[in-house]
Amino acid sequence: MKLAQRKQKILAAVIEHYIATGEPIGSKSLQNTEGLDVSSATIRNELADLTAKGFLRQPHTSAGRIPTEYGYRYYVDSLMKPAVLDDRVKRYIENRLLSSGDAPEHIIKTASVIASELIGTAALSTTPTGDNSRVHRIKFVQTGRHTSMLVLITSSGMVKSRLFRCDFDITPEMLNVFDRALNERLAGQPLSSVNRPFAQTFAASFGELGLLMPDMLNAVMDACRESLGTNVYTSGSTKLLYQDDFDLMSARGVLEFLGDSDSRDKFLNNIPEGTNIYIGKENSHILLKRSAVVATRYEIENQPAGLISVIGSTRFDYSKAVAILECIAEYTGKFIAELLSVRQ
Amino acid sequence: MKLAQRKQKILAAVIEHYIATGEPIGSKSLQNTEGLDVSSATIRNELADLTAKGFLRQPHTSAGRIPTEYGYRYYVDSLMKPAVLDDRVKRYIENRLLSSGDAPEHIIKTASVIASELIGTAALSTTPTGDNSRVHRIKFVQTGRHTSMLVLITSSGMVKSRLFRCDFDITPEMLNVFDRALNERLAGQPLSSVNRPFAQTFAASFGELGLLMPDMLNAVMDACRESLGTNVYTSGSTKLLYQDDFDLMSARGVLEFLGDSDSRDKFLNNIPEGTNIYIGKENSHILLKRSAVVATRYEIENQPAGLISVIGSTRFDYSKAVAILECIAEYTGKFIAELLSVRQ
DNA sequence: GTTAGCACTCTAATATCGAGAGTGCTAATT
DNA sequence: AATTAGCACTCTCGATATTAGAGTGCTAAC
Repeated sequence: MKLAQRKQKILAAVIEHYIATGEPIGSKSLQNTEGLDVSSATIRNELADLTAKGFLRQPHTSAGRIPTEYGYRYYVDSLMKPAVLDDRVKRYIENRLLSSGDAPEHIIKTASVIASELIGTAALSTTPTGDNSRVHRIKFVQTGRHTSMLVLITSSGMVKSRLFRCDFDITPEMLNVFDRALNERLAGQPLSSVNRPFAQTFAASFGELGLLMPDMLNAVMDACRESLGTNVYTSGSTKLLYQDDFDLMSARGVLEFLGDSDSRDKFLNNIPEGTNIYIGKENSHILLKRSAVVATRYEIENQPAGLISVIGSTRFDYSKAVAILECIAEYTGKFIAELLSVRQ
Repeated sequence: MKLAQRKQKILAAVIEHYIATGEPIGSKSLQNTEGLDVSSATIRNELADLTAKGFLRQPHTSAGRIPTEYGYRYYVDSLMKPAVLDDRVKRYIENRLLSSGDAPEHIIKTASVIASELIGTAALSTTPTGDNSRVHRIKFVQTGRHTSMLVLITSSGMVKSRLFRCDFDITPEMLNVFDRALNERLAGQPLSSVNRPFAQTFAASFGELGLLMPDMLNAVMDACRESLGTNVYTSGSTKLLYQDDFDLMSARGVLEFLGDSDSRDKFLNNIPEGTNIYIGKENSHILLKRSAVVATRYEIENQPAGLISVIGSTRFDYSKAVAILECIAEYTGKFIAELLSVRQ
């Protein structure tokens, strides 16, 4: 729906006032809006119309207006001016991410910490998906008579290690055999192909020797599965309890959502590339129906990878959140790419 | 202070009623207490006395009595009968811990999950302290041109891995030199001795070659430091928000405490062996002044190791919590000991 | 030391009231 | 046709009053 200029201006003013203060606003206060030189009666008419169209609502008959979720949606799509980030903020983000260490995981964890700090609500970040990754190399390190560590190096340069234990004494020769056979068979294969059927046929092809392999193969499968899946980092979730426009039930809902890794990961996996905003009922998950999510996918060498995301009540400074998330996402993707490229 | 039999009985009845219902109780309802055959007036006198002595208090003049923290303390020390755990609960705990995987970390994580489930509040568990651990063996695995993984095996059988990156090309010969030199120098040394002074003298003793070592030595120090420090797992912290006798402020306080790893770890490290109960102001940390902590240290081969702990409001089923925690601690210690012994 | 009786206190729930904010509608104006 | 002034109306919020009920502390008798 296209709105007349003046209606847009009034709608934006109401929403921005509400985002800033959390209070409804009425026709009289709106007269102070820059560039709006009409009487309060005229504004009242416009407000009534915007309310009838579903953009605004009144908490009760004689309060001012506040946005509906539909109103927020229109604002986010058509009215909102992208916030311009202060240079100091940009440098702050850059520095924090740069000084967070040598592992991609650390950068990504830091990303969620600063998103939470700067936007003032709960934040999430995820490691890149390993969908396209392949096995590069698998190595073994013996760590005890019955235990050994497996090191998986993927084509994208990620490294995962995994302990496993056998009931028999492990010998260097045995590990050598495992090493040669596994790498011959798996090098260059997609991580997703390292599954149970593979393990069974692989072990079977070794006859008697294959009987010694299950523990080792389980470790390989685990490592591949974990490299495929994304890790999720959460920060500042207690901040939700301090948002006064968030009733306790909604805050609980979000906290529960964050704690339930299954539905959380499912939700996150369905978020497409770029910057996405989900307001209230637009969220597919029931525990988020009263919240808003802003999520940006960062890219590694132009490939959509993991997410940086914040979550809070629908009363949200969307413009600021988008600007900060996009800045964090940009640096995160860039720094991880640099890290991985030197690893090759 | 020693209390007369009847006073003890009344005190216990008040506390147990309050723990069970969260409601104050008055002289009349107390007449129904098993084995207490006196009039309500007599009970009133006793209550007045217990209140004067500081064991009980009234939320307001005309409400019944509820325990003070001092009352809880007396109850916990002298009145509380240890709860007897149902066999099915014991088996449940055993099974959950047994089926949680091959790594000590997984057992310990599961321990906090079931503590939280069974006791219905937030739970914490920590991995064993590595205070007495020594370096057993250090190994290297090359993972890229510029990166390598270091694997640290401690005397207690714990394994930690760590990635590091150098600015120069890593060669197998170089790793061999590192490997031999490090193990020669560090095998059998306490983890705590692997610190910066050590790294400096070590690198210096290699002259020119030592200039290539800093990245590698940092990784070694990191791995040792991490093995020394304990990991902390938290479960069910959102349960705090559902405890109706916990005002929002206190719940927030505890959540904040749990999120601040520095003060949390400091607090946990100071908890001695055995089972400990801290009620309200007895807690050294200000954010816990309105909460209660029950913590049991599990033992590995008769050595005090990590903690299993629950945290909630001072209205707490202490008896049940102690029984469950001690059961979990027993199995946790036992299973980890088994795991480590076969690793040698 | 124990008990019955009773006046007293305090809370929590409910009702009543007035001020204030903001509205929608009507009629007049541009 | 759009805008505006004016006004009666509605609803919330906070303050105040009222009442029922629970539980007490105290006194005097047992």
